[in-house]
Amino acid sequence: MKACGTERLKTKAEFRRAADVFKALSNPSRVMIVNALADGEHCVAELTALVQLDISTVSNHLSVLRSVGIVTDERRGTQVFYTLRKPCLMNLFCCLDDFHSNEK
Amino acid sequence: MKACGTERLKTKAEFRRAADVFKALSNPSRVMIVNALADGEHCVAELTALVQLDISTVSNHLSVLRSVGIVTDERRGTQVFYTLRKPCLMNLFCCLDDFHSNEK
DNA sequence: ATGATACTTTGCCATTTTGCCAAATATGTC
DNA sequence: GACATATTTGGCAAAATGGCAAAGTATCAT
Repeated sequence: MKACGTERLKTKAEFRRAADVFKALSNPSRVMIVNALADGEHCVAELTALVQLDISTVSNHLSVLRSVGIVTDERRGTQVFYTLRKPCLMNLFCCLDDFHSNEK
Repeated sequence: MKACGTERLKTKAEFRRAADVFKALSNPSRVMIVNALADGEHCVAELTALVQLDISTVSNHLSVLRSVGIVTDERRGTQVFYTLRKPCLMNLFCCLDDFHSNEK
């Protein structure tokens, strides 16, 4: 377990990889999904109801999140349940709260 | 001081705002810049040397970061120094480290 | 094996965004 | 005024985006 803030990125690949993770989070629907998963797993149908888009669209959003390791999926019967892989992601959201009070 | 992970986003505007912050971080050069600023302030020329792009390009990257509140600038003489506004951003980077060990 | 349910993948699309530079424009110093 | 530093603007080709519909896949029940 590393102490936070002590490690820095170094290689070009690391910068790109970090950027990719952020890019996966750069869409409101995907943020909404991640936010929902913070409370526990949800199946695709539930998430579809949440974001109010076509299920194929939601599935695509989920695959974006999965491709960078933000979520995992687990099939149970005909349903597929998605889970947040990293609790730390929520600290990150918490951190964002502070950004609201920005003028300038 | 709120406990992390207890607050959730709610409104459409909040989701969009969070997404915008992530989008600002979705570029390798900008991640590189933020990473550098974690060690302390730097002027534009220094950051330009770091990322090896035209100074106008770097200035644009900085304005993206500034527009979402990630950095602040302070003019001193002819130079402009940039600073990370939120230390919590580095925890966020730390969190990303764990993502490296992803297969699937 | 037929059908139903739940999800994924693919193809397609118009539109938007990106990332970069060069040139022009501040802004401050000497 | 000349110089140094940084920002803004305009332009551009290329890439990414976000959405849906249709077709495909997997699992279960009858």
